[in-house]
Amino acid sequence: MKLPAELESFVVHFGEMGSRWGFNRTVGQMLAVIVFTEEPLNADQIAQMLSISRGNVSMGLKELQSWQLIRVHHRPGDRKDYFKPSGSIWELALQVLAERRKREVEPTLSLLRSQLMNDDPESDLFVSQKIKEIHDLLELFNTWFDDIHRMSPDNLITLLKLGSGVGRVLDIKDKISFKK
Amino acid sequence: MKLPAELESFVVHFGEMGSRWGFNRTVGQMLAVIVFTEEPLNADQIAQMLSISRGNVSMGLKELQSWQLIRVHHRPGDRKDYFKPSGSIWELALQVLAERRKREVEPTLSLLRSQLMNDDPESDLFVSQKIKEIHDLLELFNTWFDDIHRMSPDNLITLLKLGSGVGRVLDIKDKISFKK
DNA sequence: TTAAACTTTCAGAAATTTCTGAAAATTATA
DNA sequence: TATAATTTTCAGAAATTTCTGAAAGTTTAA
Repeated sequence: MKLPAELESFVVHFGEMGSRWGFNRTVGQMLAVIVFTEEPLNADQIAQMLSISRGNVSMGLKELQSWQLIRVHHRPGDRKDYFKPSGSIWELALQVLAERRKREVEPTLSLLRSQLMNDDPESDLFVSQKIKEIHDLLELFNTWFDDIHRMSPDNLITLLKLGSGVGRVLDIKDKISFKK
Repeated sequence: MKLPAELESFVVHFGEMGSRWGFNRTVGQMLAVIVFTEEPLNADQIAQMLSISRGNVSMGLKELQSWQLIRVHHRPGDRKDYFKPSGSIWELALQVLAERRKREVEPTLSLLRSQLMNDDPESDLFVSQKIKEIHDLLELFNTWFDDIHRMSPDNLITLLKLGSGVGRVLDIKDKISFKK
C-alpha cells in the first residue's frame, strides 16, 4: 500500500510536530496515516507507507495505544490487527490533553503535595511560598480540567465559543434572577 | 554559590519534566533554581549550582528568554547579568501555555489553512473532511485561548473555579432576566 | 499437537540532541 | 583608545533517543 501523494504534507508535518505533542517523529507520522485513512490499517501497511521497519511500527502502535489514540479492529477471515482512531477528531484532541496532563502535571503535583505534607518549619519561607503557589495553581487547573473533560462535546463547544464572554456572565451573576 | 539542599528535589524534578514541558533537562533545572531563589542569579552562579558548563548556561538562558520566562536584572556597580522570573507563578504558567500554543498549534493551523485555500476538487472527500475538522477545532481553541489570555488573573481564577459549573449557567441562560 | 501467521522484543547501529570549553565577540570602564 | 570583564558561539565529544531486523513469543486453525 502506497502513501497517497495528497497525504504526504500532513505526514511530514505530523512527524515534525510529533515530539512537540509528546511522542516522536515516527509515532506522529503513524498517527497521521491512521487518522487520514478511512479504512483501518495493519502494521505492514503502515511500515510500507512510511518506509520504516516492522519493529518500529510495533513500538509506535504500542505508544499510540498507551495514549489511547488508536484501537484495534479485526476483519472476518483475517488474522492481522487493523488500527483506526479511537474516536472523532474532537475526542482525540481531548485525549491528547488528558494524557499530557497525566504526564506533565500529575508527577509535579505529587511532589508538591508530599512537600506540603512535611511542612518543615526549618524550610525557607520564600521556597515554601513558591511551592504553595505552584501547588495551588496546578490543583486548580487539575480540578478544572477534570470538570471540563466530563462535559459533552456540544456543551464544550458552546463554552469555548463563549470564551471570556463567560466573564461577562459572571460579572452580572449577582444581578440576575430566574424567570418563572 | 551552592545549591540549597532543600531545592535539590525540585531541581531534579524540573529537570526530568523539562522535556515534557517543551525544553530540555538542563533548561528545566535552570528554571527551577531561578524560580526558587529569591535573589536574581548570574550565569556563573547557575553554572556552579547545577555543575554545568558556562556555555551551556548561556544557551539555556537564551532558551528561557525566548520563552519569555526570565528577564535580565542589573545591579549597580556590577556588570554581570542577573536573571529573575519574568512574572508571578501564575504569569509564568500562562506564558508557558501561550508559547506552547505558538509552537504546537500555530504551525499546524498554517498548514491546514493553506490546504483549505487550494480546495482541490480532485482531493479525496474523507481527507478534506478530516482537514476541515482539525482546522475548525484548532481555530476554535485558538480564539478561545486568545480570549482567555487577555483576562485578569482574578477573573480567570473565578472562571477556573466555576469549571463546568459554567455549563449550568449556560443551560439557564434563556431562563434569566436582569434585576432592576 | 504442529505449523503457519502474526506480533513483540531487544541488542546493537544510526540518528539526534545536548554539553563542554576554548576562541571570538561584545560591552563597559579607565 | 586600550584593556579588562563578561557573554556568546560553535566544533567536536558525550549522552540520549530512535530505528532496524533477526530471534523469540503468541495465537489460531487444522
